[in-house]
Parts: sequence; C-alpha cells; structure tokens
Amino acid sequence: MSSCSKSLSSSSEDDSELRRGPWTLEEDTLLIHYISHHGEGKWNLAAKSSGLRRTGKSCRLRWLNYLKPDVKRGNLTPQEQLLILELHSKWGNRWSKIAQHLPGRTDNEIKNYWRTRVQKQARLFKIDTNSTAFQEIIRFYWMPRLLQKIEESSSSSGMIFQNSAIPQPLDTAYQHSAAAAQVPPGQGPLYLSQSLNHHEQNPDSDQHCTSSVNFSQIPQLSEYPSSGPFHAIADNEYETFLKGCYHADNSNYEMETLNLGSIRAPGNFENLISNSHAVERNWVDNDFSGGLCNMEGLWQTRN
DNA sequence: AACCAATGCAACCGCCTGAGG
DNA sequence: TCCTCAGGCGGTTGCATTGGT
Repeated sequence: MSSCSKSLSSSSEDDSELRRGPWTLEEDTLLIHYISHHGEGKWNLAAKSSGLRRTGKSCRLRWLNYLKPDVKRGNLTPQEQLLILELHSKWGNRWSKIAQHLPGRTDNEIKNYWRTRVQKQARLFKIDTNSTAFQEIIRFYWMPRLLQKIEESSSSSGMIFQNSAIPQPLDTAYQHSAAAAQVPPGQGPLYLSQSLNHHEQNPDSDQHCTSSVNFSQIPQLSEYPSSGPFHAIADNEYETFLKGCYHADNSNYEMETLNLGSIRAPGNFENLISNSHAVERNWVDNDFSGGLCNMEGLWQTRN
C-alpha cells in the first residue's frame, strides 16, 4: 500500500481534512464501487458517503477524466486531431463542447493536446494561436496533411473514414476528409474550396470564418508528399500562398498586423524562417502519433 | 551515469451558471 | 428577489517521465 493510502486509512482523527494530490488505487476503488451502486452525480454526497476524503469536485473530475469506463486512452488519431482543429476554429476554447464530438475523449485531454501541441507551433512562429495567420496555417497546411494521413491509413486498410470519432451528421471536418478522399486528380483545391465555403456559410457556426485565401494558389493535396507535412511545398509556394492570404483582403488583417509584423509582409518571410530555426531545427517525420505537425519541415526545404 | 531541460498529463483553482429554498 | 450551493467549465499548476548533453 502506498504511503498516501496508508495515511488515508490510518488517520481517523483527521477525517475533516481533505486529501489532495494524486489518487491512490484504494480511492479509485472506493469511488468506482460507490458509483456502480449509486450512479453519477451528487458528487459531494458521493465524496462523503464513499468514505473518500476528497471534495465532490475532485471525485467528479477523477471519474470523468480517468475512471469512467468509456474514457479512451492513447494518442489522438489523425481523425480526432483534425476534428479538434476544425471544431476549435468554430468554437474556440469550448473544450467540453468539442469533447462531445470525440467519444471517449475528455475536455481535459483535448485542452492538453491544444496547449502542448498546437500552441507549441504558434510559439515557434511567435504568433498568436487566435490570429488569423495561425488559423490559416492550420487550415491550409496542417489539416490537409492530416487528411492525407487519414487517406493513407484508410487506403492501406481498405476502410474509409469509419473511425468512430467522426460524428454524424457530417461535420465540416468530415466533409474535408471526404472531399480529400474523393478528390479527382487536379481538383484538390476546388473540392477543398467548396467544402470550406460551405463551412463559412454555415449559420450554425458560432464564429464567422472569414477566409481571405485565394484558393487557386493552394498547393494541391495530391502534391503533398508522404515524407512530412510540408516537405513538398516548393520554395515559392508558401510565399505565394501568404501573398494570397495577406493581399487578397487586407481589411481582414489590419488588427493582426500590429502583432505579426514579421509574417505580415511576404518580404519579411525570411525573418520568420530564421526565427523558427532559432527555436528548433529538428524535423521529426510522421510525428502525428504524438499530434505534432512540425512546420519546421517547411522551412528546411528552403535550406 | 548524472544532470538538466522539455514535455505530457493529472489534478487543482477560481469563476460562472442554474436550480432550489 | 435574493441567497446558497452543487455542478460545470476553462485556465493554471505541479510532478513524473523522457530525451538530450
């Protein structure tokens, strides 16, 4: 028995003191046993009646994030990552709402994924995750790469988008997936564009998406290599893409310009590249299992 | 082998909301 | 209408693990 659980059971005089910190096996067992007999809810009552010296909140959190039978463990699949990126673009940090669309995943897990993986990329570029620039990078480079991953895995397994994480009715992320999977040669951007336009016109979207990207300038999905998210993008393509982004409709970026001087102007693109190089130089291929789509690969093609 | 930094994740904190008295 | 409290949520922290030197 751990020292924690020992102290839990031996100090009857400290019953009024609440325990904190990591849960012990004994505590987990108590909580599971209680919920199996009384069901979820009434967490304060559960905390007292079960003999746990924990707050009701703590019990609830432990159950929902760890003990609940349908909690999924392990790395997020590309499908799940794609869904998170998509839903976050719609709803922002509404983790619990996003989690509702990923069966078995908790809001805490999704929140951790966003903070540790996605925000890391933003830090690399010294841009805000809420900025339009970063959203565009996710939408037009990260997500297509995830789509390709999904496509590759589905074609190798003979299964197409049957992951349980894909909700019904079709979400926009799923439409992206479907569009990518069925895209005829040379039609990638068109299909993607149609899908995205549908999203932008979706009245259910809490957050209006104003994309100023010139879709005709986006590299086609079929041109993405299997060796990494951004290796295939030719030296001038991302710059061209950015020009499309930032010149097509400058009004959308006026606010951003204040904070993102280095990335605003295509002419300063090298600054961004050198900044990112200073932070990290190692490109780790196929890092999607860990959730990380390292954009450094894009810059490495240039050197 | 030892040390240090980075990372990932479980757990806590504080605020907000809604129900019930 | 006001007050209290439980539950829910997003943000933050702390620590164990991992990787690099």
